[in-house]
Amino acid sequence: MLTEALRRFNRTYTQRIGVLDESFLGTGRPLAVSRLLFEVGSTPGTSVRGLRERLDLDSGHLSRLLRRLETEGLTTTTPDPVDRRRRVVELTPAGRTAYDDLERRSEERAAALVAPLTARQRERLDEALRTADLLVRAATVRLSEVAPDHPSAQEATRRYFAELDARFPEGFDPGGPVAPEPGATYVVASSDGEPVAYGGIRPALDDHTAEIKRMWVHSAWRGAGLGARMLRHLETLAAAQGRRRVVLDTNGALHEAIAMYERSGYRRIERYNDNPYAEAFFEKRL
Amino acid sequence: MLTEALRRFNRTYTQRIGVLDESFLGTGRPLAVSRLLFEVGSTPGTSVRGLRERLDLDSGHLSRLLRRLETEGLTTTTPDPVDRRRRVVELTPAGRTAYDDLERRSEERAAALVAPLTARQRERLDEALRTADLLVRAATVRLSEVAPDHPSAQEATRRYFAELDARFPEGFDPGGPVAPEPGATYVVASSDGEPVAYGGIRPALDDHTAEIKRMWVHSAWRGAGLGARMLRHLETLAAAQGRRRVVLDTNGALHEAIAMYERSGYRRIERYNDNPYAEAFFEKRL
DNA sequence: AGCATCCTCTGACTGTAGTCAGAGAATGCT
DNA sequence: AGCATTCTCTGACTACAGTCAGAGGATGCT
Repeated sequence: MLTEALRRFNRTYTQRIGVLDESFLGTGRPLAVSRLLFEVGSTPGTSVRGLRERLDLDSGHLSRLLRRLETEGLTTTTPDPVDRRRRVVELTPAGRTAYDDLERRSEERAAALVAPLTARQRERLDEALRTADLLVRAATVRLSEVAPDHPSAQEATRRYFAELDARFPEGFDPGGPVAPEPGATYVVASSDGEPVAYGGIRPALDDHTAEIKRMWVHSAWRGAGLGARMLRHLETLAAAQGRRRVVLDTNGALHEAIAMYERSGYRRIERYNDNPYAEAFFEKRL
Repeated sequence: MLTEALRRFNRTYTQRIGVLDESFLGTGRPLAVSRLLFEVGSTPGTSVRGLRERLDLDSGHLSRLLRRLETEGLTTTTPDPVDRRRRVVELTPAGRTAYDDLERRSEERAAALVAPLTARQRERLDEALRTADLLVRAATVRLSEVAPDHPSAQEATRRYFAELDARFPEGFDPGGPVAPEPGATYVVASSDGEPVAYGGIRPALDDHTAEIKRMWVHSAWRGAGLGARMLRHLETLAAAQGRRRVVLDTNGALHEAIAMYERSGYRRIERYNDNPYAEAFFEKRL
């Protein structure tokens, strides 16, 4: 039973590995302050707001923690020239030293933990942790509808076009700014604020058909089932809009995508548009 | 790099799974109190001392947490009839209900976390977590020298003899209480207070030789490299005592043990004692 | 029987984490 | 230009976690 394995591991974790956080102790700083220092050090040029979101802290609490780092001479906080309400946090040289110290402690702690294992065991552990990491991250991805001009959507679209350009033998040119599509709905899957998958539907052909557009999965996240999940999500949305059929087009170079459509119950159909990049056409009845 | 995978997972964990602990929140009780309730519920008849060790709490702190559970009517604390300095903590019926509630919350949380995964992905995650769990537990096993009459040593010896009796075609009879062995050193590997591997060395044959005795690994822990690790540890101890050679005898039925000795650089030698159960004899130069 | 030790508990603290309300500056919108 | 909104910060708290010293009963050892 998976939940049992998860809960058992949770226990092992808090007793054994969780102690990794303890590497942040013994620095004379409270845990929260160390965590903040670590976060500032690993995301240079971050704003107070960004920190608040990533660490999920109360604004007053965070402000005080920042003041503490500042009086220790580890960080500087200056107004963001772009939007002077925001303030940007940076490490001072002393802060960099303190950050490196945290890095070192964390690394040493991790190394000490696995030191008793043989080379073979380390490989197995490495493999197991990477798998668990990917799957847990994939499970906790959040799907949300976004406007096409939302920063995440823009970023995802940019990456999608770049991928097409790299993979099509003839390259890909979106041909100028993307025209607004009335009635279209776009969905972005994000993890830690980063877009990791994207896709949308728009009305097409007739009143009971929707077309799936711009299906994209971040290259580091392939094999985690995100594509299929996004597809299911879009189908549900289309059904909720009263569509009884979805169609899509794609390029022959995108083998995994085509395989995924087939696994997900899509059937090949005849060309239904004049998209010069499209070579394969699919439909699915909902 | 394993430490990288470990540290990355650590991050994912604290942000995602770590939230399992949050299932203990929303009960109107502080986290520490819930954790204590959970511990009391999962180890019936435990003493205050046992709780203190397992949860690694200050005695004053723990005492106050226990008082809190008691005034809530969830536990009773009564003197241990065997040793009236100790006190034994038990759940009341109301406490059992509260414990079941924690169990349910924890289970629901775990189920919700993995809900977005497909069956195939769940299997992979299950497998990965079990592997990681075994290896992390194996890595954090603690080796310590013990007197042969130490409870852990007794328990390990009992299990060792039981195993021999089960595996030898002719059975095994230790022949009365074990005689004290002058100069012998025994080591127990324990995890969560349970013995998981055992072994010892004693002077033998001549001044520069030690004999390895009673090598045992808990059946649930085989394949985690504990035997080889115990062996290395014993060899180091022998070398520190000025021995230049270790010898050991074993029975032909113990295939994995024999394979391990060979992998660890042991060579077969002639019979060097009259142990009726021994069929194979090994030595290793240190 | 006497003394060291063990076990649990209370008292008296300190520091950390986190919440909530609201002030004041900067910005966006119409 | 005016007004709502955003962002960060301070003040004022509350609860929680954890430490240390020491009291007092129970036990083990010789």
